[in-house]
Amino acid sequence: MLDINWIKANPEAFDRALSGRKSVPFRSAELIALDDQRRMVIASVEEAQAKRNTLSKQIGQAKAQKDEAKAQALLEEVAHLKDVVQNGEAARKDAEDKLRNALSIIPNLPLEDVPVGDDESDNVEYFGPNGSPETAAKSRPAKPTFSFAPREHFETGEALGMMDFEVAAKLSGSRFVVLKSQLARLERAIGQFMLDLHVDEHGYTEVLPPLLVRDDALYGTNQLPKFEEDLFFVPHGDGRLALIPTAEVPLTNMVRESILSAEQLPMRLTALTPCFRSEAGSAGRDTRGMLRQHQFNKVEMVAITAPEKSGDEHEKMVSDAEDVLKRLGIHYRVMTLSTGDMGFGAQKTYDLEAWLPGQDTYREISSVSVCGDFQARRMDARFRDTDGKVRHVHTLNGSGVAVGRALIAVMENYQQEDGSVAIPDVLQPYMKGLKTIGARS
RNA sequence: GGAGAGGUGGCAGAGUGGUCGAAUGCACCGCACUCGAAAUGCGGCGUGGGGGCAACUCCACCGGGGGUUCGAAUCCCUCCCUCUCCGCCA
Repeated sequence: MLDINWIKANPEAFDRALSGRKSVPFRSAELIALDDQRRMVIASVEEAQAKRNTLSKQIGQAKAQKDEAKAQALLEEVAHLKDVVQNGEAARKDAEDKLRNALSIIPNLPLEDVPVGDDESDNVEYFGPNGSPETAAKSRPAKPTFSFAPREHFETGEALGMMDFEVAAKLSGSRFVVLKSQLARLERAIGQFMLDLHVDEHGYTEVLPPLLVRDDALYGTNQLPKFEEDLFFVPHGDGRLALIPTAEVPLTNMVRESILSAEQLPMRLTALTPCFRSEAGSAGRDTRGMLRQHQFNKVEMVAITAPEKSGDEHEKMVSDAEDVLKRLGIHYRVMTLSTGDMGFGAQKTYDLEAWLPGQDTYREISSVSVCGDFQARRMDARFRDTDGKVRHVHTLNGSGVAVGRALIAVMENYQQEDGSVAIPDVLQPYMKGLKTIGARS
């Protein structure tokens, strides 16, 4: 959620910043009009309240002095104000709701250095701070070469008898998968490896959060009110709870409605959780294999920082995610998303795209975003800075990385001609030393 | 699931219809005393919003929402949460 006062002070900057965004429902002038209306209503209702308070106080004093006649006279004078105040309060709530509802569907403002564009074709490859194609190539795993035609992950998985979409469909329908045997273990190994890496070496605190959350939490991280159709809900009492679409929701909302001390920042959190997405609107996209599922595992990183630190933290978080792919030995590239391809709440986003030789293309395996105070304002998450001033925190989130997609990447990059899959060195300790899946031993 | 108790400022804890935004204690921040510190004394010490250049002033907030009333922390309804006991359960 953006700050109406800022919009008011910078209407041209607001309109210009959002010109590259898709589907911006309001321009600054409309929002300012809603705010003016709100202030007008507030001024009039508060005037009535002040008058009522004064007279009521006098009634109290009159009664204390046993001056019933005076009290009665005052009572008659104030009687009509009751309706005025009640109507005014209703009007005030209405005006405030209108403004908040409008603001809550305005996307975040892209940072200055975000490339302006319509969609993913305008994304720009990123080589790191002060980086170049040469330095990136040197520090990242090289693209693998094959002496045979590389297969897609589901071909390998099904041939091994360890990846079963048909059984999953019997249980749950399309967009689910059953993994078995060593492939199930490999998925588990990848998750453990990544979580350990972030906790032991990157400074994150491990969290095991609830997988079901309230609407309030979803509102805080922007899933509501605009993206309700992407979520799964379960009935609960008279209401409902949502299955988390990403651990970003519980992790980020841990600081909601609180005032942190400066020493608590930066707060770095990580979790390995299942994620649930209805993938409404994705019908027909990536229907083969386990690239796009209703349920998948993901290691999520979240950081809560002071406003001055969020830019640096963003770079750190990307490099933390990159470290996963480097250690797994998976070739990848980093893209800075263009204004047209960025998510609703992001100021700036880097995507990590892993090389999938079976598909002969790069696919998103991680997305790392800095949100500024956009979510903090929705959650009312603040901190007391060193001057004692209370300000909104900045929030960041990134996948570090998607486990299911990392499994795909390993299967495609480490596949061998005989249909077996070599296990990256760093995962072998998590596989009881196993070096290859599907090999005759 | 059943029965009961309770949610008040950073914490503890008063307050059951009328100068209560809220006593008191602790914590914290200034100042005084001190060579310094402790102790002591004095003062300050919540959040959000409206108006104002400002000094300042007004409104709202005692778990959330709604209601009764001229007036609600206080009464009523409802939801959420915490605790105790019983039952059930991985």
